[in-house]
Order: sequence, then C-alpha cells, then structure tokens
Amino acid sequence: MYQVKQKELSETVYETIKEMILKNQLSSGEKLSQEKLAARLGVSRTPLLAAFSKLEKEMLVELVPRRGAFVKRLSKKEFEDLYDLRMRLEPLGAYEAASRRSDEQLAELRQRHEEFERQIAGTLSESIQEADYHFHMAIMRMSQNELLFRMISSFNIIIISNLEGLLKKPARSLAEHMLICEAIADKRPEEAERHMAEHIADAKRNLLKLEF
Amino acid sequence: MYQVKQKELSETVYETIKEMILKNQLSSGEKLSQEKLAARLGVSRTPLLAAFSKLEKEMLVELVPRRGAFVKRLSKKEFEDLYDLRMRLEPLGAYEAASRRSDEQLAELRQRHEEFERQIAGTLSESIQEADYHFHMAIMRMSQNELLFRMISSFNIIIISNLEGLLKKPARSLAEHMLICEAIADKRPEEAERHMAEHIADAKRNLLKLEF
DNA sequence: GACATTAATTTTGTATACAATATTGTTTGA
DNA sequence: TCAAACAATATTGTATACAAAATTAATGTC
Repeated sequence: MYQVKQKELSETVYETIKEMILKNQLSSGEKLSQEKLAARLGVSRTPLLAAFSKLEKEMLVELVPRRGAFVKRLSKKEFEDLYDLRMRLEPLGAYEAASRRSDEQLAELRQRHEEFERQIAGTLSESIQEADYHFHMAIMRMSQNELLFRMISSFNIIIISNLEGLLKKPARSLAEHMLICEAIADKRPEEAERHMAEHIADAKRNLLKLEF
Repeated sequence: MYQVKQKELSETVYETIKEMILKNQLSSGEKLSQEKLAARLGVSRTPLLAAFSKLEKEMLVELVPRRGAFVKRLSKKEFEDLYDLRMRLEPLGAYEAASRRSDEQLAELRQRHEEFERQIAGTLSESIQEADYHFHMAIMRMSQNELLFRMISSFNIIIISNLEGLLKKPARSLAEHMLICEAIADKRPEEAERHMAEHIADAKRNLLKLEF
C-alpha cells in the first residue's frame, strides 16, 4: 500500500519562499522579516524557521543570528564557480545514466527531449528553461546516484545556472541534447560524459562573455 | 570592528546531534524523539526543529512527516556513490587550489601535511582520520570555490568517507598527499588534479574489497 | 489464540507567549 | 548643527500550550 505523505505547512512555506526568490519577486539582500512574511503567507512564525533553515543550506538566504534572514544571490564569480561544479557533476551523471539506465527511464528522457524541442519552437524563454531543467534532471535521476541527485537538487544548481537567461541558441542546445540522449540510449558512458561536459563547457564560455 | 556573532542554541543543538551521529553514539535507523532529545540536551523542542531540518539536508537524518526523525546511515552502494562524487569534486578542488592558492594557504597546507605525518606515527586511527580530514579540507578551502567548499562541508563528504575506518596504509596516504602538496606548491593544476583523482580512486578500490 | 476494532496514550506540528537583543527615535549637551 | 546617550519600539530566539495525527494498549469477536 502506498502512503501519500501529508505535506507539512513548513514544507509549503519553504517551497513558496524558494519560488519567490528564484522568480525574482524578492530582491537580493532584502530582509525577510519573520512577522511580515508570516502574515503575508497566513501562517505563524514557527514553520518559517524550518523553511529559513533549509533555504540557508541552499544558499538562497543568509541567516545572521539576532539580525534576521536575508535574500542571497550569486555574484558573477560564484556563477562561474557554479559552472565549474556543473562541469564535474553532470558529466558523472551522464556517465552513470548511460551505464545504469532502464528502458523506462530512457523513454522518459526522450519525452523530455521532445518537450524541449516543442518549447524552443515557441519563444517563451521561461518555458524553454523549464524544459531544459527537466531534461537535465531526468539524466541526473537516471544516474541512480541518489547523492548526486540530491546535491544538484539541493543546491538548485541547474535552476540557478539558468537564472541569467538563455546562454546559447536553443537550436544548439537541442543538437547537444540529442548527442547526449543517443549516447545514453546506446549505453556508451564515456561518450555521454564527453557530450555533457562539452554541452556545459560551451554554456560557461558564453557566460564569461556576459557582463553582470 | 569585528563582531563576534553570538551562537544560537539551535546551532549548538545541531552540532551536538551531528557529532552524536557521526561518532556512532546513535545507531542507524534509531528514532530521534523530540521530547526525549530535548530533555536530554536540556532545551525545548523548538531549537531541535531547526537542527533536524539542517541534518535532513545533510542526509544524516530522515524526516518523515507526522512520524518523526530517524538516524540515517549510508548503505554500501551509497558509499560507493559518495566516492564517485569525491572523485569528481576533490580533483576540481585540487586543480583550483594549484591555480589560485596564496602563499599563506600553502604554508597552512604544509602544516596539515606535517600534522598528518605526526599522527600516522601513532596508531590512533581516529586522530589519523582527523588529520586527513583537515588536509583535504585545507585544499578545498584553497580552491576558493565557496560553493565547492560548502557542498563538501554540507554533505560531510570527507567525514563520512572516513567513517568505515582507514581504507589504506597511512604511509601510502602520506606519499600521495605529498605528491598533491608539491603539485599545488608548484602551481601545476593538471598534476594536482591527477594526483588527487588517483588518491581517491585508490581508496575507492579498497572500499570495494571491503564488505559491509 | 489470532485478528479486527476501538479507546487511551504518546508524539508531532503549529500557534502563541515572553524574555533577550537589536533597531529606531528622541532628547540633551557641546 | 551634529553627535552621543538614553528611551521607546520592534524583532528575534526559545519555551510552552494545544489540537491533530500516530502509536500503543485494551477490548471484543470469531
């Protein structure tokens, strides 16, 4: 029997604040007053505490004792460092995905790939980014390395990477995704790893051209 | 003026529980009753909540809604996955350390190295592991990739890696540390990266021989 | 005696209360 | 006018209270 686990209020609060930060509805450095936020979300201050604690671990807020919680956003250097991490972590994920994937997982990945293709036909950057997110996360899940998956989820690595908008032409991304996809389909780990590494390295090169 | 930040109770509680788990004073799967733990530590249940929340992010406890908090320990597969991650993350750290290190940081690393050498003269496995931890963390700090450092700290990657005891003869570790150290001293990133990768790959090979 | 059902107890999740600390505003003196 | 000192206000951190849910114990039925 499958038990649908009942969600705690604090979990909902956490997700809400996270979304507010990631969708730029809260500006960088802004103070998150417990009382005001609690009132705004219609909850007491208690569930906020757990939420703040989680968000601090994710580097989305900074908790200063006796001062409060503040919205944190990455500097350019931190962005570059983030990409250096991606360049190590995601190729591992791709490698393991190609080694350990099931057929069902491959089917899902192909669906994600097609969804990405559909989205780039449109021009809504946000939808494209979301499709890209799902494509990458599907591979990380396929790797069956739970730790890797949690690390990437927990630090919002892919979401934050995309926060500065599209770094390359979607058509190019699509072509690169295709290479990764096929290497995973054919169970060729080294190839999958290499294509993923190149995919991200290319994005980082474009990031460096950007100024912010 | 430097402001000494006053530590919160919840922070102390978090550290205490973490230590209890990592030092095997709490067995795997054991339930962490809020009331009992609170009484034992002489605090209310409130600071426990924040602590639990942090520990869950670190994968040291599992939080099941409406059921409670449970001590989590890694399975053998998770250990192997952890090593796969180390094999990606620490070489990056070593690479960046060799690129960006300051002279002060190098001096510190050499001290850590000597401390390790002193400890392996003795036989206290715990002290050796601690010295090893400090050596590796010094390199990660040297990399000046804050994200990388926080990731490795946050998931207790090195501490947990060492939890199963020494995986190789300390003298061998020392020799490998020396190679890494010198590559960083000479600012040869590729070499530092390669030596670190081999250092960890070797440990993983020994892990695979182990049964647990 | 084993199982299902219900009642009692325990434990969690959230709200609220209160003391300690930080922030803001006001007054006073140079 | 400006800065320092103090008072007033607001905010945080922790403890406690209470309702909802889960666990355990007790009871009854087959």
